[in-house]
Amino acid sequence: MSTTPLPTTDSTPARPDTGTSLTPSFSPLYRQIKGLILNGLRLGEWKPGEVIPSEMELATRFHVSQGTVRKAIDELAAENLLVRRQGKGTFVATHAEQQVQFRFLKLVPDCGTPGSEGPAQRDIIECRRARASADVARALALRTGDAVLQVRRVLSFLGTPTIVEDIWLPAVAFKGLTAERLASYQGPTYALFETEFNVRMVRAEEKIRAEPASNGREQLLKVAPGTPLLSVERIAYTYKDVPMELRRGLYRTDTHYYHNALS
Amino acid sequence: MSTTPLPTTDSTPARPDTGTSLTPSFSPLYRQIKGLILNGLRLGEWKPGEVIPSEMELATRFHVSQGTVRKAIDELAAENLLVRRQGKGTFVATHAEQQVQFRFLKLVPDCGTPGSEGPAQRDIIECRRARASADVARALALRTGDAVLQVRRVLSFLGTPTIVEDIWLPAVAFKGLTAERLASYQGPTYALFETEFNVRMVRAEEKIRAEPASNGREQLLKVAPGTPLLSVERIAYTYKDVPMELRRGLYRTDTHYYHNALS
DNA sequence: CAGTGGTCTAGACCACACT
DNA sequence: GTGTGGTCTAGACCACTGC
Repeated sequence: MSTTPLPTTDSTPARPDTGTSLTPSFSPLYRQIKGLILNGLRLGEWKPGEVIPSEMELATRFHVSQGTVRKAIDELAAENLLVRRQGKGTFVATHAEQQVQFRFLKLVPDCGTPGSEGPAQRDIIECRRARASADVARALALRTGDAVLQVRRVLSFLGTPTIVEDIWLPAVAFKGLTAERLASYQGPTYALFETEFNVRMVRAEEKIRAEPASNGREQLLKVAPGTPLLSVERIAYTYKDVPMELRRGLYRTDTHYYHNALS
Repeated sequence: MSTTPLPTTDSTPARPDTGTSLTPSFSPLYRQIKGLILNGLRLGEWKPGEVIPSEMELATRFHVSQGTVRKAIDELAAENLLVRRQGKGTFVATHAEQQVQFRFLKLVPDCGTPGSEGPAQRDIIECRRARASADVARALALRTGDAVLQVRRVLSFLGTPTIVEDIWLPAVAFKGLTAERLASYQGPTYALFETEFNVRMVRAEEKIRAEPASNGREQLLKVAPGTPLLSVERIAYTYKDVPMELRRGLYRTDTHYYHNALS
């Protein structure tokens, strides 16, 4: 437990205004509490995998009832930022120690379940500093020419190269990332980002297309040129919707498929 | 308001057992209430677009507090089965009268927003009775050879044919569906299923691959043979996870992309 | 105005995990 | 046993809708 509470810690949240302002129109107490907890997460008061204070403790700290804290945590848990465990406490979500090894990878084998093929073999093709092109800069909310790290790697399942992807990261936030570091780390890349660079990916958006293999990708994936591949462009965001990664992947879909649940 | 309450209506839910049974281990009251409401939806006590009784009314009907009903409705709303509207009531979700025309269609134009291209032009290529093949039967939980309806259609945006899809439906549930009926109906196909056949699609799963245009699909989409296309196989479910539709679509992704949000 | 969902509280009790 | 989250209740009040 932190003995030096943050400035946000003991602030008494303002009671919701009576709706005289027009634009936000109304902001319930529990949303303000949610914001305060979010700040704690963003500022690293509690790190991925750690417990946050109990509901009662947060309630007295914020001068609200337990039920209000509960509703705030409910929303954060629904967004996968927190994980509740009955009898133990509420924990900051993490990409490590998750039952699902790749939370954001929706490619599953035709036969078997996600992960039934064992851990993917990852080969780092390259990892170098570069300057952001116009579209990379736009995706990462940088300016054209800003320093970025560019990684290319191949993922193989059961010995078959299945995914080749290029990853762009803002160099400022990922100083010291090397191919060796990437290759030697066991576990999800996003878990490495958490522990080594204090960057937690919270959500992502993907744009999916079909495109023919070309530009040397066909060799990396060992398919004929022109073979249709899934093109998956992903932008991953940290807290507060800050984009921190651009990823362009090409997936073979002859033995795997991209799975999506609609509701 | 129904003057003839269903059998489920006035049943007093059993208090949660103390966990002596092992497998379900525990079933909180609000989940039982959720089940009762779900039954009402499934049995058509309230139809898509209609209001359901107020929280207070349901609370007295089920002999629980308003808060318990509220939590049950919360979950149903989170699953998009119900829609809450402050000051008006809680409504059964519907595919018609939705701001989003195609809730399950994740294909969006490169330029503009979903729906910015106006309504899609739909051309029914064919609609005929057939016998379920082995894989169609498995997807629809039928037996091989059972009667199904098979529809093929093309969707065009701004005059460009973009999607060709084959749809399989259990013939028993969709008696009387014809190409004319499909062609003349304005609005989402799933809305037609609701009003005409009392089938409400609640969720769906998609398997996505990249594959080359062939088998005459290239002519329907006006692309060269071998052009990579997105292959989207969808199974749509009604209440209680009953599969009611198999859909195999091929999407052109030169001017559109499949959008997916991960969290 | 009355009726609806939405918020907030306070308190009781239960299920679960650790010790 | 103690502490955690999870459930259930009852009541007060607020915000929105429509009469």
